[in-house]
Order: sequence, then C-alpha cells, then structure tokens
Amino acid sequence: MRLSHLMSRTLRQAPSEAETPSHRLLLRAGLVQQLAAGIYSFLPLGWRALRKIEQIIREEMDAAGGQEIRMPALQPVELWEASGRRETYIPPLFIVKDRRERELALGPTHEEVVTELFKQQVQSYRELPVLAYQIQTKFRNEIRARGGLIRLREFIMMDLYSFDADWEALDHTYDRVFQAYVQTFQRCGLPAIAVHADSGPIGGKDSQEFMHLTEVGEDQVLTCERCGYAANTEKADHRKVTLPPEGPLPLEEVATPGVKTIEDLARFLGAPVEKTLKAVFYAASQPGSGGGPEPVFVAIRGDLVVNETKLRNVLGGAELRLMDDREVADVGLVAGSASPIGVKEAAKRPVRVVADDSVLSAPNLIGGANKPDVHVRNVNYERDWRADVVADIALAEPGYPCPQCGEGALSLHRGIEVGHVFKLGTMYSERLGATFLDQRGQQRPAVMGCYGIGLDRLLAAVIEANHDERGIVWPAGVAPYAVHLIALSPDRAGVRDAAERLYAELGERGVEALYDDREESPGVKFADADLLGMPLRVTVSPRTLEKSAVELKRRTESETTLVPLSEAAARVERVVKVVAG
RNA sequence: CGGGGUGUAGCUCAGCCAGGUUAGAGCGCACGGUUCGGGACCGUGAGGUCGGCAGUUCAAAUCUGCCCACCCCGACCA
Repeated sequence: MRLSHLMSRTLRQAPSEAETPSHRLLLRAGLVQQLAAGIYSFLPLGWRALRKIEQIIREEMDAAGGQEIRMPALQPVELWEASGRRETYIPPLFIVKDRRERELALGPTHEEVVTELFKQQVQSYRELPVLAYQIQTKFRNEIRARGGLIRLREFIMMDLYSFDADWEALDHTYDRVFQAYVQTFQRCGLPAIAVHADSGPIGGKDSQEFMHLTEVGEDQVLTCERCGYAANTEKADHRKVTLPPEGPLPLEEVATPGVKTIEDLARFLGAPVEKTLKAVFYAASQPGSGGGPEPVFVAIRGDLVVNETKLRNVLGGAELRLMDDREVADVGLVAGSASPIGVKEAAKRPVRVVADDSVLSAPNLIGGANKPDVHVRNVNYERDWRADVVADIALAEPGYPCPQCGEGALSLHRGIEVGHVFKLGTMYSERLGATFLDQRGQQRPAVMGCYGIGLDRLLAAVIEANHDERGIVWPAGVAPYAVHLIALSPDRAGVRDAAERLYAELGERGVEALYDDREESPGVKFADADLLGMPLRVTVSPRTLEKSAVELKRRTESETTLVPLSEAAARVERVVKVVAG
C-alpha cells in the first residue's frame, strides 16, 4: 500500500477525549475513527491488524477442533423469552421492530441461537463433542462505553460453543479450548494470565477470564506470587483468619451510646474488630419477577467486607443494593445496632438471613441488640441464632492470605479481560430442548461450554502491551504490514526508481509492505514509521544509494544495517521471516 | 441511572468571568519557492451554523433556561 493514497492520516496530537495509551495510539496512527460513543469505524491499517488477529484466532480454534459457522445478528425475542433471558439479560437488549411490529434483538451473544442449531443438527452422542464458533459483530446496550476499543456497544467477538455428552467430557473440551486461548494470546504478542472468574447464577462449574494486566484495565485481579493463584476480585477467596476457640459465655447486654459503626464499637469496648459481628442490610430484587425487593440481613465477622457478587450468587442472581437507614427502620430493625438474634421476630416483614462462614468458628462475638445504643456480648452462632444460608460471601482484599497456598499474600492488579472461558452446563440445553441420544437410547441435555474473545478489545490490549513513547511496536503476527518502506528525497538520485523497484519486488515475493512514497521531509517519514510501528523499516535514500544499498531497521531496535541494493528484497524477505518467528 | 467534566476550523487550544468592529493562534490542508537522515523554512490562500433551540439585550461565542453530544468515576461484560 502506498502511504500517499492511504485513507487515513496520522495525528501529531491525539484528540483530547483519548486518555489511555491504546486509545491515543489507535487515533494517532489512524487505525480507527469514532462514530458515536462505543461505535468505531476501522480504517485500512486498523482493519488489517484486526484481520490478522481474526486469522490467528481462526487457526487456533480450528486446530482445537472448532468448526466455523455464522449465526444471525438479528434474533427473534421469542428465543430469549424461551431461555428466560429476555428480562434478566444485562445490559438490556437492543430491540428493533420489523414492519409487522415483530420484535427482534440485536444479538449480544449467541447461546440461544447456537442451542437451536444444535437441536436440529445433532442427535447422537456419536457426533459429540461439537465445537462451533463464529467471528461476528455483537451489539450490547452498554451502560457506558469507555476507553476507546476497550468497551464498545458494537464489537467483534469470537464466540465458541461446545456440546458434550457429560461433565467429564466437557472438562476435556474446556482444557482444549483453554490451551487454544493460551496459544492465541501468545501469537498476538499479548501477555495474558488466566484468572478464576465469577460464573454467575447459572452455576457453571468453572469459569476463567484471560486478563492482560495493566494499569488501564477496568477489572481488578488478586494474585498470589507464591503459588500463582489468580482471581477476579468478584470471585477471589482468601484464607480466613480463624479465632482461637473459646467456651461460649452467657449473653450480656452493654450500653453503647452513640456507637454505630464496627470501628466505633471495637474502640468503645476495647475489642478487636474480628470479635465483632457486622450486620449489613440489602434490598434484593429478582430480575424479571415483578415483586418488590426483599430485605436481606447479612451477618459477617466485623473485620470482613461483603462481596456483593458472591452474595448475589447465593441469592440466585438477585439485584442488590444497600438499604438506607429509613428502609431498615421500615422493616423494623435498628441500623447501627442490628442483631441476627431474633431478627425474624423483630422484623415487620419476612427477612432472609445470610451469614458468612466466618461467623461459624468465631465465638463470643459482640453484636447488635436490635435496640438503639445497646449491643450484646458473647453472641454465638447456633446457640443464639441461625441463618437461612451460610456461605463464603467475604470480599478478598490485598494483603489477605492466599486461599490456595495459605502462605502468600494476595496483591491487587488491574487488567483488561480479553477472553472468557466458561463451563455452562445444561441450562440452555434444558430450557431450549437441546438433547441427544446416549448409548442407551436415552434423551439427555448436552453439557455446554462457551468461550469468547473480544477482537477489538484484544487489539487495544495488544497496543497497550506493545508501544513506546514514539508509537506502536506491532508484534509480527498482528502488524498490518511486515515492512514499512521509506523513500527519502524521492526526487533525487534515482531514489524513487530504486524504491519503486524494491516495492514491486517485495510484492512479488509476497512480503506485505507499506510504502511511504509521499513528498515529506525525513523527520516526518521516520516519525510516522515509528508511530505506525511496523516490525521492519526499510529506507532508500540518496545516502544509501551512494553505497548501492538500502537500510534496514527493526522497530524494536535502534541499530540499522545496510544491505546491498541487489540483495535487498531477498534480505528483507528473510528478516521478515525471522521476525515472524 | 447518579456524580464530575468538556463542546469555538480536520487536530490541539485561546477568546467567555467584566456582551460591542470582518472570531484568533499553532499544527494540518491547497498553491508557489527554498530545503532534504528524525515531526524544516518563507510567502499566498482555503477552511468556522462558536453543539442545538429559546430567552434577555440596541447588540450574544460571551449572560439565562432547556435540550443534545462526547469524556471520566461507580453497577455490567469480550
């Protein structure tokens, strides 16, 4: 491609709305142009890079046994009603109407559609496993688009769906796709780690996200350097400090005038925070069930914080929000001095009680009394109160002991989620009737997995991970072009002729080259070459031609080498192959 | 949706608080000339519904109100 006719321009200054490095470089290098919030056009260079990524993914998914298909972006909403997600899917679907007022959803994901496909196309266990994938535009009515290509409302996703006969077979398929993901990110030049992720209320067995760790990521990840444990903060566990066992002491009310918070309480009574019992009130609404919110009383040891994702899962996917003091009072309880003891009797409405498992082994805690300015000493689980649900609902925080090895301390990082692999199970196959006949002729629902990679976001992450102060430093596998050919002072000393010949010869050899044939000063051309970031720069100038040579320079290095003009194309081809690995 | 911020030329911004001739600068773009290995220089020129609508006023980029768009922070996700 000739730079003189390329349908994009480089920008010396990035538009002010761009803050993250990848966003700034995407705009400065002329890879994309924004049309609206979270909606972008791809310009030639950006599109080529995206297609390189697409091809890597395609090759890896094929190698893992995937079959490429193509499903519609327009989906009848009836299908979403059948799966039960019409109302529960967040963010809400983009809905359009056809001329007969029939509602169609712009597909944000394709579990429903692929399950329909399976239903008709696959009947026997002998055909399993089936791994079907597509690379296609998705539409999500995101609450907020952000970070350039990091969070889009229209984006390209590779989504693969697997169907197995049982959970054990799914485990194997999952591992296979997992490995394909590892390979994919490696080939894209993106450092990425797999972290444990929330699998949501669907209750799948495993779910992992692939994260590129970077300051500008929007996800938070806790890792243990000692054993390698890594988890999204919404999923992360930690080894809870247990308190020394004590015999239960009798309940004892104490006056605590003006004490509202756990910190106040611990200070007032001279007790450590972990000897207190914290009460938190949530209003839980089941999405899609028209009823009002249900009050939930959450009890957790005073030193711990509630992880709302875990709590939501325990409550079957309810939407949660903290109740304010007035709402707490309306239920008949006392904020700041609430007690799990007799809470159900004290409340005016039915209250669900959820306890973190930290309270089980914590004897003689100090809790509320359901009376203002009074607390109770020596609260013991089981003897004094019981919860409807006991589960781990604690938030893991940096510095806490690792749940896996127990020795390392968790540390916090930010990351961009570039991929997600997920053991779905049989929810969709059961609801939509995607069954197969097993060896004994029994109808059974397929055990599904789903796996996604956001291509646009991956492209942004690749730039995030591969740039310097001058511009992009494309990994060879993703670079729009392998070579950036520059003709300096093209009107002098046969430079244009030499450059044209080299450009043509590279084309004949199948070397992808971007050719800067513009009438620009050397400074501009070099600066643009650095900004655009192709792996190999080839310069033809009066100075090199004096020596009957051209100059080669890798984007990752500062040294240049001269190679004879006569061998230039062959040498460039060879270097390109070396760079590509 | 709540909180914060920004809208003036293709990009970066000044002008607005204290309303008053043809609304400015740098970069970019066009033409001519000089340069030519790290974003050169000189000259000429094109390019603007000052986000939109309404209001106040003799007069609005500037003051007031409403609306819109975009960015950032929180809940969702690839």
